[in-house]
Amino acid sequence: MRSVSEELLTVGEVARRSGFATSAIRFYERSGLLSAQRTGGGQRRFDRGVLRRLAFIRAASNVGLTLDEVRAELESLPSARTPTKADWTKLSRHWRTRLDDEIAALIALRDGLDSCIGCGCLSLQRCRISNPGDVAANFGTGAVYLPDWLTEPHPES
Amino acid sequence: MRSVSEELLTVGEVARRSGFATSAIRFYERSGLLSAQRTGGGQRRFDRGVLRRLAFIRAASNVGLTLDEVRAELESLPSARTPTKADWTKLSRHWRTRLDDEIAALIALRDGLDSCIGCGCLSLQRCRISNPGDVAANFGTGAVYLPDWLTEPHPES
DNA sequence: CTAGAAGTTGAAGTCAACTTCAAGTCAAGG
DNA sequence: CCTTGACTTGAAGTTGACTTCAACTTCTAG
Repeated sequence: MRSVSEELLTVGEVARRSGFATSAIRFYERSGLLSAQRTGGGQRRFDRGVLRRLAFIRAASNVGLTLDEVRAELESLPSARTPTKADWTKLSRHWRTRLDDEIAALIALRDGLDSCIGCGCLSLQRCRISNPGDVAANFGTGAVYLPDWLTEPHPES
Repeated sequence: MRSVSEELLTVGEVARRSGFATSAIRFYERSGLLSAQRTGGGQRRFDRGVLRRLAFIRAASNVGLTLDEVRAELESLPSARTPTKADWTKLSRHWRTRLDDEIAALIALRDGLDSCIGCGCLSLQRCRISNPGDVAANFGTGAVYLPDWLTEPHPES
């Protein structure tokens, strides 16, 4: 084992290597997704492990997780030891299901659209695309990655 | 033909029948997606055709269009006559491609994930999920319905 | 005619995920 | 030692799609 103390990274370097903006990296630290040591002068110095965490964050958000979800997943990592491949694998396996669901939902939407194209209806009462199920109102706030009604069983029946 | 002048709807009624909140309906009018007559006292009175427009708006946003895109599509409708089935069909046919693309992109993501689950890498350099193509930086602002890099040919090579 | 439900407005708030800004302070090569 | 580029902070701004609020006004059933 040789000394690792020189291998600490500045925000700028982390930014360059990860492709995230420095502002995003600071934001992530503030939000508790990353942690960093500080120099005497108060500057951040990141452990190289931060790069893997950032890769995870990017991957997760590509899959459509919110930062809150990402934080939750990151917190489930062992804090004592450095996470292993298996640890990361376990987390990302979880996404597989999520992606499957999203794909299934989009396909359902497309198939519904096909039938609508046939009829040109777009009726509020009958069209699956404009009014699937009976969920008339209650579209909440928040980023619409996929409409909830497609991925959830039943809001309230 | 009997008189149609009594068949105008208040916002409240439109809300009830469409499932949109009254605030959303007013917002849509302000944004130029809907139009309404006014009573002497200044209240909105909507033509029944508004329900179809709202169905279209809902359908389009389920597919992932922004309101700007929806407005653009609505403006391409004939303004002189009442839009026919064929007019609506033409618009929604356009979505089919979009959905196909989105589905393909998600499937690509899932397949990439499958290979990553195998290796547990999540490397910034090699992993397709965390770093597809070479697009390291430049994730812009805006709602991430699907990551652009998945649906676009090449940002700049 | 009147009570009360429903309508009106503009301005401001919300949420997520960041970015931008101002006004500095720190670190490192020459 | 000094210059210069990189770093610091908290606060405020951004985008999209609405919602919420306050302070009225209008409609309509009885």
